[in-house]
Amino acid sequence: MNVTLKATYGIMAALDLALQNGDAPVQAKAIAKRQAIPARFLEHVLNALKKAGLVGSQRGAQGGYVLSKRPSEVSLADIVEALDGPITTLPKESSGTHQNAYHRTRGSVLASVWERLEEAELNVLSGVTLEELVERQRKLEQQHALMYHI
Amino acid sequence: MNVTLKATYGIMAALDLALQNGDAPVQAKAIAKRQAIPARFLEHVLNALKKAGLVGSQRGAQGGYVLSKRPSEVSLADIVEALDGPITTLPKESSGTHQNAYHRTRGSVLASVWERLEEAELNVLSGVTLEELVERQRKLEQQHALMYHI
DNA sequence: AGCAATTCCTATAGGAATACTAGGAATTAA
DNA sequence: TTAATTCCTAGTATTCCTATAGGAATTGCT
Repeated sequence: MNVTLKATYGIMAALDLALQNGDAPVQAKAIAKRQAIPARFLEHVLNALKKAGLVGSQRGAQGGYVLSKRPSEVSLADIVEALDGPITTLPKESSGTHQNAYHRTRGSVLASVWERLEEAELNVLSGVTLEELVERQRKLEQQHALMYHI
Repeated sequence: MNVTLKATYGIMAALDLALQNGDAPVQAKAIAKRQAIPARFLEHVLNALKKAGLVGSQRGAQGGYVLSKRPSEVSLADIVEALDGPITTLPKESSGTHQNAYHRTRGSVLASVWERLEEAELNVLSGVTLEELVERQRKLEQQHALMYHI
């Protein structure tokens, strides 16, 4: 399972929301500008995050998005799965001629290797929460501020 | 980094070579038949494995391929890297409008996450050798034989 | 010498996934 | 009522993946 750019946008957007630690909703356009994400594309990303229950939304003027959980309760695995599909389960069978590595090797000696791969990936991704990213980001910004101060 | 079907073919082909534990070269067509891999596609795969130095080849009649290392010295990471490209290094920059997750997040708080992801994946893949797959495969075949015997 | 088998090289095609854009409908605060 | 905003549906361009094709180069065998 690859982490797509789309999922990365999702992480960046969620991180942005967490950084605004907000009561007031944040507009997609504002996130797009701050994070340098194509605005129209980000709408889809945020919509998917909403459908996954990770963010809430408010329509209309002064609307926007808010995190629907605390940053400590949202892992990168949650976001990636919401946007790229499940990491753990085997991909659905392809009906056409195309097959994927998992389908081809079901029940063979390779199956357990794929399982371990998925598990390892999931381990990393579920071990990082938005809260941790927020902390690291804040530290980074402090360092920047210091550098410019000196 | 995804493990493609191509790389899976490569693993299966290498495993096939290891199982023939051979002095005599094995023809691509024979491997293709045994492993149910499109023959013409397998040629490319084997050629790539050769260029990576994992297999040797003999042209002409009675030609074919042989493993150029002992099965214990070939890890799945070697094969996957030969066919899908490097796992550890960052993907090359895209010249067009498209960017990938790695390029986008270089130097950000996410960079270390991608690094850990790659490391985890590499850990699994480099921890499995062809020799181990051979052993497991042989055990599997023994069990099958037993089942049919009873 | 000639034949058949085989790898090797280059080109290409089709389909799926990915990244992105567009238009407008629905909603809502001011 | 209006302006801003999310939401829904479509469509497009590009790249990647899988696979196929034709033929050149090589080599054992008779």
